[in-house]
Amino acid sequence: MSLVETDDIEGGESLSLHQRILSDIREKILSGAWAPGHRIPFEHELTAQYNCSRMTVNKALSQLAKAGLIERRRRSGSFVRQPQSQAAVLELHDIRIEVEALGLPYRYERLGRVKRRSSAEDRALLGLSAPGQVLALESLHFAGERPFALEKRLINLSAVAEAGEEEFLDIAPGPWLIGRVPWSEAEHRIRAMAADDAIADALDIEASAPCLVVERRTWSAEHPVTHVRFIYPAESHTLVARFTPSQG
Amino acid sequence: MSLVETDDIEGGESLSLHQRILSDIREKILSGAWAPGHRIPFEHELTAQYNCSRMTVNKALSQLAKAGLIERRRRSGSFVRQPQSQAAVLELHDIRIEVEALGLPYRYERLGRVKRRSSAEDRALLGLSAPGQVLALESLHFAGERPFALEKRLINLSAVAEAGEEEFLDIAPGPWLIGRVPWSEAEHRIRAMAADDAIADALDIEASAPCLVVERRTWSAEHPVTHVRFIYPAESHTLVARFTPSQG
DNA sequence: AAGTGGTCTAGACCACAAA
DNA sequence: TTGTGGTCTAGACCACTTG
Repeated sequence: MSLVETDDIEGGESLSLHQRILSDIREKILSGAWAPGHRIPFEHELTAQYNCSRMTVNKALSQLAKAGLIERRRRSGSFVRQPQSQAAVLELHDIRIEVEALGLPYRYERLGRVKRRSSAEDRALLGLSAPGQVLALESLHFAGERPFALEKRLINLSAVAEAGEEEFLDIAPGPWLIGRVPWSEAEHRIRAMAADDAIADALDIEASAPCLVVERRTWSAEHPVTHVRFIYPAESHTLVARFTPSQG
Repeated sequence: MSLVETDDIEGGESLSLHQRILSDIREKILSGAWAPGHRIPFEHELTAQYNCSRMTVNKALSQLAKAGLIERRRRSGSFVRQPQSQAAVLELHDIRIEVEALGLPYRYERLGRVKRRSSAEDRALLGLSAPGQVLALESLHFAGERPFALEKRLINLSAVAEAGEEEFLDIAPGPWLIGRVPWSEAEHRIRAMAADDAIADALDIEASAPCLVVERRTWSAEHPVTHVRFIYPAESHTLVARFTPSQG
C-alpha cells in the first residue's frame, strides 16, 4: 500500500521527540496496524523504546487521549479507541473577508434598525426568559454590485447596552460585536430554504430560489448576546469544514 | 499575588493545578478583563504566583495557545489573541441515529452500485492523482415512508480494496467504512441547491425545490478514501454546530 | 497488593527574536 | 546580548483500579 509513503525522513521536518512519538503511534492507529481495542505499549516501555523520560512519552499519549484516538485507563494501560466521532471544525468567516477573498469589492448597507421591547419571538430566538430591550437590525452585504447575503440580527441590549447608541451605518454589527463582546459559546443552525418574496427582492433573486441559511446564537458568560440569520443565495456560498482528529 | 489563592479543598471541584491556571487565565480573557493584545504574565511570574514549577505553568499556557486563545512569542511573551476565530464544532450524525432520534423507523435502500476505472471527474472528487478502480454507490435513506436523504458515494478501491467485494445491500456504506477505515482527515462542503429532476424524483419532492447538500471527502493517512454527497430536502434537515472557545 | 496513569518538581540546554 | 518560550530529564508522590 501507500501512494505517498510519508516522509518521516525525506520531508526534512525536524519534529520534537514527543511529536515524533505521537506521530508514530497515530500512524500505527490510522494505518490499522493497531486495531481498535489494541493495547498501546505502557509508558515505561515507550520510555525504553525511545530512550527518553516518562514525561515526554506522557505528553504524546495525553495528546492522543485528548484527541480521542486512544483511551487511557489506570492500572490497565492505553487502548486504541473505537470508531472516530463524526465531528468537524466549521469555519465561519467574516463576510467582508470572504467577499474580498473572492477578489470582489465589499460593501455593507444597513436596511433597517429598530429598538423595541422584546417580543415573545425575539425572546425565543435569543433564548431570553425575561422581557427587555432588544435591537433589531437588517442589513445587506454586497460583493461587487450583487447582494451576497442578507443579515437579520437581534441584539440583547441588556447584555450589550452600548449597542443601543450605535447606528450601524458604517460598520456591520458582526465586526462591531466581535470587537466588544467576547463570546463564550455559540450555536449554529444551517439549513436550506426557498426564498420568500421579501428575501428574493432583497437578494435580487427569483422567488422560491434555494438559499442557504446560517443562524447563530451567541452567549457571553451565560448571557444571550445576539441572534443572527444570514441568508445566502445558493450559488454564492459554500461552507467549508475541515477536521483532523489529532494534531501534533 | 494570587488571583484565586485557593483551596484545593473548599471549592468542591478538585482541579489539577495546571487546569486551575488555565481556567483562571481563560476567565480573564473571556470576561474581557484581559483585552486582545494584552500581555499575559511571563511563565516565571506565574510560577511565582502559583508557587509551582515552570512545567506546570507551561502546560496551561501551551493548551491555551493550542486552543487559539493566546499567542506565544519567544523573547516577547504570551498575548491574548485578536477576535475569536469563528470556528465551531460541527457534528455530523449517522443518518440512522438521526432518523431514529426523530422517532421514525429507519430504512436504507441501495439504488445502484458500479465498479469502474476512475473517470477524471471521479479523481477530481476524490482528490486522486493517479487512475485506479473506484466504487460508485447511490443510496436512499428513509424516515418512515418518506425519503430522508439521497446519498451518492465514491470509494477509492486502492485504499479500501475490500469494499469492492461488498454489495452494500444491507448496510449503508457510511457505517461500513467507519467500522473499517479510521479516518485521519475530512473536509465538508455545505451548500443549498435546487433539486434537479433526478433528485426530485428520488426524494419525492418537487423539481427545483431547495435542498441542503453536504459533501464530505475523507482521507486516511494521506490516502483519499471516499467522497460522499448527501442531499436532504430542505424541510427535513438542519445541521447544528456548537462551540465553546476552549476547553480544559 | 501491585502496577498503571496523573501530576508535579527543580533543575537544564537550546532556538529564536528582540533590544 | 539577553530573556523568552520549547523541550527534556530523572526523579517523586498520589489515585485509581484491577488481580
